Amino acid sequence: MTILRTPLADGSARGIPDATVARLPVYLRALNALTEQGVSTCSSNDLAENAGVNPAKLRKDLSYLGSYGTRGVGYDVEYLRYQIAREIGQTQDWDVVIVGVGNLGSALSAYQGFSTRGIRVAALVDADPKRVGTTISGITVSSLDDLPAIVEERAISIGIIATPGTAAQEVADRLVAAGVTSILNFAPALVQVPDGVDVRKVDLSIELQILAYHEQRKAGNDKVVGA
Amino acid sequence: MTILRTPLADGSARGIPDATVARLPVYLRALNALTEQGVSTCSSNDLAENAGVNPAKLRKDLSYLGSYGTRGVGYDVEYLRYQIAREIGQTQDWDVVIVGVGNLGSALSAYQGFSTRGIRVAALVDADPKRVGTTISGITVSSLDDLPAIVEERAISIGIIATPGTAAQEVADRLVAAGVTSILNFAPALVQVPDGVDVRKVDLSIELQILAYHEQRKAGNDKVVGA
DNA sequence: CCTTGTGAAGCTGTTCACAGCC
DNA sequence: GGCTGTGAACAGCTTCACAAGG
Repeated sequence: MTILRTPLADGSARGIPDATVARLPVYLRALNALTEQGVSTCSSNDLAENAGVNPAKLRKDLSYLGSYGTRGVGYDVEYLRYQIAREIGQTQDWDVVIVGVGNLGSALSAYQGFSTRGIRVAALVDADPKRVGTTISGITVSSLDDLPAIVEERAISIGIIATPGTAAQEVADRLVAAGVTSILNFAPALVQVPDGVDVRKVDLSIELQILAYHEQRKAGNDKVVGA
Repeated sequence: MTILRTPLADGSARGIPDATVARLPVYLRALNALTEQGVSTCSSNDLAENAGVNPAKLRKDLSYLGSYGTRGVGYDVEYLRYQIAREIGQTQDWDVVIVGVGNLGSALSAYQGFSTRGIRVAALVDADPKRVGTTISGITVSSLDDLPAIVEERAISIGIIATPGTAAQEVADRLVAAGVTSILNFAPALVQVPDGVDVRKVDLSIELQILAYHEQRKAGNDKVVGA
């Protein structure tokens, strides 16, 4: 649950706020879009608009990385893209393992958006013997028991939990035991992990429940947004 | 992108912070778990532990809804569950429409976690004529052109975008035109909507990119967590 | 005694507004 | 003149610590 901001005990003062880290991939995408449009230089206004954020926030975010812009001119799209990519580790590909190849796990294994963002689904794993050995998105499903071997062999540090909630904790334990140090949890359950392991949670139901809350409020009040 | 906090121009002072709203479904799930364990009363400590939050935060969150606990005793699980459910509109079911029945849309349509949380996938829609008419998870896929009719007939106010990024804005426009006022966007693209429409975004790649950033930092520093 | 409910303090993140530089 | 980079003000969220009350 707690994403630790590594304090960097040594001198190299580099504590990028979590909120900023979460937006850097968005900026990267916006820069890629600009490149495709043939734009080679952009202002913080241009980029902010493409990314859907306030220009001041964008500039502040970028200031945590360094001074990569030119006053009076703006940012060089390609140069900035490279700097952000380097900062968030996108100059290399990251191999991930997906645990659970039900509907969601299968969909994730086929997700096109990963490959263009430096994420490579390197292995699929399932506890169900009936699924082990089948091929999904061109990858043969392995047994959960083979997790340690797979993680070590492919140097995987990121695991995705796409199992039912009841299996989530056990899967998390096994991932950690196998050497995984970052987990993306899609299961609707809380997972406990030791210090040094990051967990992020994506809860599909909760997102909809939040929208439902706002819908209910809209229905309750006549006017929604005061002009 | 901006989730508006409805200001409630009238007297009924009820401005629940966004951060709290996002946690209420988590508390609901924790309460359900406690009920299944046969627990009928719990302290803020018990519940907070089950929900993975700090007890003080839990109490403050609940205080926005009212005073539903008993000092010296704790909370009645069933009573609190009902109060939260009522607050976030979980006493009724919400019909949603999913646009795009590729891998992700199909997986979502089959997702078990929705039904138990008051979300009902009422309709599936796709722009591809080859998919229209097929049946997925027991629902016949309709044409994108039928969206207005479907939304009106089933009184749908929440739509899910599960298309490629390139189609997202057009789909959002059509959803809004059809009368949808809340959108959950899984496409890796920014969508613009008029005031009064809520959009939440779930970006699968970005979650992994954030984890990759932290992984990179761990690899860079020897010690991760200073004891 | 116990646990809730809550002012107050502290922290993180956002926005403003302008100095600095091209 | 224009745009970046940033201190400072602001807003929102979290945590503390304790009064209130069963």
